Amino acid sequence: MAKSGSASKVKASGGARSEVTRQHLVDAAIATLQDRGFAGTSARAIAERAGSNQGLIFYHFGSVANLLLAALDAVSHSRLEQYGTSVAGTSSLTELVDAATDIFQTDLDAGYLTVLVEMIAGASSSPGLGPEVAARIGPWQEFAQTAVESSLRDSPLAALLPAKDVAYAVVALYLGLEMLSHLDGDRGPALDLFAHARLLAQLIERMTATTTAEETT
Amino acid sequence: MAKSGSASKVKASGGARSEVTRQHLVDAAIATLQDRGFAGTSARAIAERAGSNQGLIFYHFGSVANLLLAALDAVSHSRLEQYGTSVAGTSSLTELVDAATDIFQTDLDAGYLTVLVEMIAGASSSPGLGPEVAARIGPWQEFAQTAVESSLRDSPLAALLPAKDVAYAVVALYLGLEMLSHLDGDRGPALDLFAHARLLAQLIERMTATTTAEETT
DNA sequence: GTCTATACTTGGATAGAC
DNA sequence: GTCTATCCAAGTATAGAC
Repeated sequence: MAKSGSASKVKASGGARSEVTRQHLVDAAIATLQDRGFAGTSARAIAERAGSNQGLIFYHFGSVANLLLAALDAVSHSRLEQYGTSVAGTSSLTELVDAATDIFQTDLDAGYLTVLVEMIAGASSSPGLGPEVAARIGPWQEFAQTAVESSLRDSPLAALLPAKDVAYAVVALYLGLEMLSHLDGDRGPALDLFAHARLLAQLIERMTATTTAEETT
Repeated sequence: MAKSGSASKVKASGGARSEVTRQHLVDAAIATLQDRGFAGTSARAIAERAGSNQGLIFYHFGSVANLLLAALDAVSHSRLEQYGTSVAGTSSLTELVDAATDIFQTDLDAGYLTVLVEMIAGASSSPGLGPEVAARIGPWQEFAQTAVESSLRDSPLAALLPAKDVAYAVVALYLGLEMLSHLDGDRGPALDLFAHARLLAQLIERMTATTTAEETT
């Protein structure tokens, strides 16, 4: 349905030029959420960073809220994709914790989690934003659940701790650690925690091995 | 009793009338943070709820940010006091989890944690707000650390998990659970988690008892 | 179709009324 | 000392220019 040469993309505003502008605005929205927070991410603040006129936000996205959701989409997709490849290479609980540590460090340093936290906390400020944000956080919980399931599959803990509940806690912890680390400007305590989680993972694996050995005896 | 002579009090403490107005504004700020979020908590929104003129906020508190900090102070003090009495009555890990469950449920239903989350997330929007908020979250971590220490004192887990790190995680988890529950409008998953934590606490206590018995044999 | 200039609303803060 | 009327900056959104 490409009309003329310039209109090959799917969006209502379909030109290549439009796509570039949209991308600039999304990038600027992410950056602004990261260092000004939700309340500081106004159309003017975003546009200034993008080097665009603020009116473009309403032309391309209809509202600031829609642009912010597009920004959340971009971060969410890009991170979940990365998570998938990182976790695919793990086969034990300890390796999963190692992968999670790397992921968390990157998320923290690059401010990806900040975008999530600001959007979740900011959702209550804007009518109708809540469900939209929730729909974009859902995949994070699904991903966490899958990762937890495959790592606890052979563990006796699986009976005691449903993967869904553990995944919910993992995502909550992730968000909470971002909040505290960001607030203090110190990622040290959070990383210490991952180090301890690794030790705990090793302990659990040893216990599991022992249990299995006893059962097969 | 409207005015006893010409009021002789200074601005900050003021007369009884001033104190009433301040309290109304603090209460309204808390309520507004809870259902409009940080970004929606403007001087006008607060004043409307308090039944006051918005200029009063600047007269009594100097700025909206200062009023919000006073609101955070009020919530923080009142909750930590409650936590203290609740946890004082516990002597085992299981009882601690029970107390935490009650506390969490109240926090969630009454929106106390919402105030914390909104202030933490909103802190990045306002220059200089971060350290002020951090100073008011610190006591929460100290409280959590004390509670964790007294409950893990006799446990072999204490060597593996420093109370400070566990407390950091507990506070982070608390905040994260509030965010997710609030976003979904469903506290069910979070409460399920507490139920599982209780089972885990019982398991740990049984393991600890066994270990102790073996050691004394 | 894409973008800019402009309209109108809301927000923070204060000068001045009581 | 306490509160209100008013000011101006910043916000969203659109009408109209290119």
